[in-house]
Amino acid sequence: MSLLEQHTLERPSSPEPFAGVGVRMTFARGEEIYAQDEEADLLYRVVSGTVRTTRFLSDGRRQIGDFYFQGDLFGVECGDTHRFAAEALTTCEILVFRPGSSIPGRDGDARIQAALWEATTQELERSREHLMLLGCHTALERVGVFLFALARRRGHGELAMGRQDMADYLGLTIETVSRMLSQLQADGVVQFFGARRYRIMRQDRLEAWADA
Amino acid sequence: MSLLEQHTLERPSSPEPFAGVGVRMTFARGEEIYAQDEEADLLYRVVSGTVRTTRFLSDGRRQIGDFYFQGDLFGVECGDTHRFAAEALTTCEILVFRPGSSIPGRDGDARIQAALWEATTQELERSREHLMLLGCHTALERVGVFLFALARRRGHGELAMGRQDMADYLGLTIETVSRMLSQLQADGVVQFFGARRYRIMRQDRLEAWADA
DNA sequence: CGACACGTTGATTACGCTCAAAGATCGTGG
DNA sequence: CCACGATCTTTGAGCGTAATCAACGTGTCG
Repeated sequence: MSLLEQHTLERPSSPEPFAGVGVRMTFARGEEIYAQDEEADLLYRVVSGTVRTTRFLSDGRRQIGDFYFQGDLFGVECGDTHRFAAEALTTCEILVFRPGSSIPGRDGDARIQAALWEATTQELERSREHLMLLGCHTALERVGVFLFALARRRGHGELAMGRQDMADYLGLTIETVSRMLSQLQADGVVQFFGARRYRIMRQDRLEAWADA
Repeated sequence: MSLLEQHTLERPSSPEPFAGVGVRMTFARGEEIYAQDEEADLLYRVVSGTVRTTRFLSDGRRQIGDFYFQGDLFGVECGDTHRFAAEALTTCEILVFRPGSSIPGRDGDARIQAALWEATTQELERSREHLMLLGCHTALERVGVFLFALARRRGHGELAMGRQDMADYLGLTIETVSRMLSQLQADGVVQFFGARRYRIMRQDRLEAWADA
């Protein structure tokens, strides 16, 4: 595996089900962790940093599948290739391991199986939430709910991604994202400090959009 | 469980990993199998008929999560409630069972665990494909790719769902779906026989839209 | 045959995209 | 330390795609 040779290798030291499992690797900002259509025989866990998964259409349109933060597992596929590529959004430490016999239904480490199951159903849930956003919501709602969900998931209001990544996640253009951010701020729903730090001011409204 | 009392109960007779598991129930067209926000402690398998999962926003907007056909497992959730409701699109026979100890990572029937894992990763994959459709495609492409994917999945060109269901799956209105269907036919991409039977005429074009 | 749900088509509107340019922000080197 | 350039973000003007509102077909079943 040539990837393994290009990167810093360290013995893993993370706690919990992943102690002693896999290899820790460091990826620079913008670097590819795995490519679209690459063989999917490994699993990945974010030790630090932020990861995005992306898929390109041949004409250049891009969709972001999801963002992954500290502790998240990613790289789970149905078939034998990755439908989305994974890239380091910031400098990342990633724990890479072979699922091998840990796929549910076979025998293997039960704690890893359980973690994998948990990660997969959570991802399915986020994917469905993402679907609601794209299928039923206006541009303003998409941006607002995105900020809200992210703040809730991370515990703070700091965007690890730029406008283009938000746009490609939300099925909008950067201009529209920017306009909606301005409008949300003008409406007093959020307050921004610079382009990437923000604070939710009217949680009630955003919750109503996300839907109770 | 009141549901069980309202329906025909039969001893299951399906083959494979589900032999001898759960209870078979019949649902009429339009009937609810489980409700949005209902407790999620059961799993479901389509024996015959077609099922859709739907979620409503409080203002009436609706998103269809997915359609399920013969042999498909559905009802898998991350938390303890169903985020989407499930409804019989046609008359359906559904095998209902308690996952109980069959959740991966615990011990239980390994064949059911494997089937559950398979179903969940497949659903995740379809969900990501659905996301691509909503995030990156025009109305014409959405409708075209939908027809193509459905024909490929089912092995024939018959729509189990009406225009409203297609629209709510694709994030469009029924009028737009109807117009796009007319245009696809005018362009010679598909041919319709009545409102629900069709034939793909230009697979190459649809594959290009779905993306190679 | 008539009634009702479902589907199609037309006219107009509006939301988000495109094209364009100006304004921030950040890293780099003089 | 500030100037410079590159990149990212915001804002504006005009356009196009899909939504809305409305009317007209079509198919299905009592």
